[in-house]
Amino acid sequence: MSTLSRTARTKAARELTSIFDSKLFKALCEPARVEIMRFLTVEGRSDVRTIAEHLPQDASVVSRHLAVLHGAGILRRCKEGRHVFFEVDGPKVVGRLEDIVARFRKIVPLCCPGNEG
Amino acid sequence: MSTLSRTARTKAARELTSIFDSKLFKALCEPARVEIMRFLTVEGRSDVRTIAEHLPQDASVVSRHLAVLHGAGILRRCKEGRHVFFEVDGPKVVGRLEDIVARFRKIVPLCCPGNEG
DNA sequence: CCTATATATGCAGATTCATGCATTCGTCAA
DNA sequence: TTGACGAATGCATGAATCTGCATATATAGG
Repeated sequence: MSTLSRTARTKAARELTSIFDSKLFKALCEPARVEIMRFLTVEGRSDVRTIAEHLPQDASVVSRHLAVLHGAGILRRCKEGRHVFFEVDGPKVVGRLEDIVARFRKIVPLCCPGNEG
Repeated sequence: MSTLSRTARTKAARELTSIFDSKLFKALCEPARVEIMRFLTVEGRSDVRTIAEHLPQDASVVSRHLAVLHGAGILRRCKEGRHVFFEVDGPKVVGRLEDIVARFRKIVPLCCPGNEG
């Protein structure tokens, strides 16, 4: 391991931290939130109350989870009168995931030499 | 929303749950574990003690985190005598992430029609 | 204005899980 | 076999957060 490649690896490691310390992953690793995404996938655009009626959690809890998912850029939010509608922002999530894969792929040759194939 | 496309969405939703309820995401959303990955990226293949010496946590804690990362298929594990060495299984992680993106991409047209562009 | 409904927020209890210490297990060297 | 070292596990503590209830905020309708 030369000094030069070590510098490259250190840079790659910072990149890795920024990839995985994102709000995206934190939002997706909670089962209750994935359940909300599942519901929105089946039923499409829905308001808070409708979502909560089909899940075991209280509406206030669902409201918080929706805020987390929206804050992570996973859901679109649209307020109409008293109702707030949410829907999965599929293209955005795909884009974020593609970016993560692309960045991580660049790190592989550095983090695990002789482990590429 | 026809009955037919609803069936497709329900199937897609199950797929979505299996994608995001994986051990992979749970393993990656803990900062201490990402730190371990960062260390392994910089230093390469290392044993438990060496990793723990460079992190704030106790060796026992690091050992547990390594077990979680290994259980999630992120790290390779290799026992040599009294030492247990770990390294990032980069290609495997890339493959898993690519699979996630590919499967999620198929769901997008179903979960958010009119939201593709 | 007042009331009802939809959502968000303050708060406290419950749960999950990371953490450290002590101990145990496994392996190497005398 | 004994002693030493590396790693893993049992256990208790603490921090983070999920959860539900009560309340507050916002908006529509009378």
